[in-house]
Amino acid sequence: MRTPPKQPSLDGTPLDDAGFERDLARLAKALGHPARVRIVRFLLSRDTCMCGDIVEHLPLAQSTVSQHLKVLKDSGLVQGTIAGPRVCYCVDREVLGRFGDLVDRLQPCLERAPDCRTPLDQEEEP
Amino acid sequence: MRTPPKQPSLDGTPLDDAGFERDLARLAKALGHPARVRIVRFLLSRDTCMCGDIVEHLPLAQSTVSQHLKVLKDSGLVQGTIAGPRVCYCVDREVLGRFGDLVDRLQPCLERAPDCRTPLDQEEEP
DNA sequence: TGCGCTCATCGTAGAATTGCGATAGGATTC
DNA sequence: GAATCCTATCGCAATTCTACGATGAGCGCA
Repeated sequence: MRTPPKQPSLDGTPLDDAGFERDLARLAKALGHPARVRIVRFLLSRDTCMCGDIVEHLPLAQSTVSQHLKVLKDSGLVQGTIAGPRVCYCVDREVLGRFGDLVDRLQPCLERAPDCRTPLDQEEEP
Repeated sequence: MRTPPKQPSLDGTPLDDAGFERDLARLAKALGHPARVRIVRFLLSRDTCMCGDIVEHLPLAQSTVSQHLKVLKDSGLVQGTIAGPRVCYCVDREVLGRFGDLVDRLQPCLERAPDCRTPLDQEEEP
């Protein structure tokens, strides 16, 4: 239960419903491919995280891995810093944690908590 | 019916890891569209969950909503039961909980716990 | 300077996704 | 049976995704 009442969205603005859905969908989409989940797990399991290591670890071409890394970078889940001739990739643990929070904010509905009555209802019952 | 993709790639890893990555990616992909996040939230916020309500709630055509529901059904996140002339949709809370667990199993790495040393390392350090 | 290494990007092809209208199927009601 | 309502599916077009090889850009080193 690490869900505070108010949680800023990825860009810092308050989390309205549209923002919630957009952010959750964006991060979920970034993780919506087994290769990208594998990359994230691989990065989390190591401290050294050079692109070459990932390419060796996956049965994919270097260009394909680079493209998956670009998707992860665009989503904010992964950051890449230039280190000489190489690029050191790391998971942005804050963004990953925020993703967990977004999923958790879906979860309270598992208990049918009254919290689940979002403003969506207003649009249905004006 | 379409043939199941059954990705041949990402082999050479223990079945646990491959299953983890496949399941997490599949569920994340299902939630990787704002409309589907919206549908899931809407279903969780109401006890009555007929398809028509969802169509009215979303700015999308009925056929498009039905297609999104099919994606959610295929992922297991949503179940649909025929109720007379209508179909009552509900979120499978167990599957949603499992999704949260899968994300949480990614999270311990936030603390750099030794748990994060998965068998991935063995392939890199023989 | 020139070479080699590392990674990003381009171009391309095939597959998948997204959205819609039109239509078919199934159940209820008259 | 006929009419009606609700939902799934089909067909289509536009877009995006995925994967690859080839090429280019940037850095370090001889």
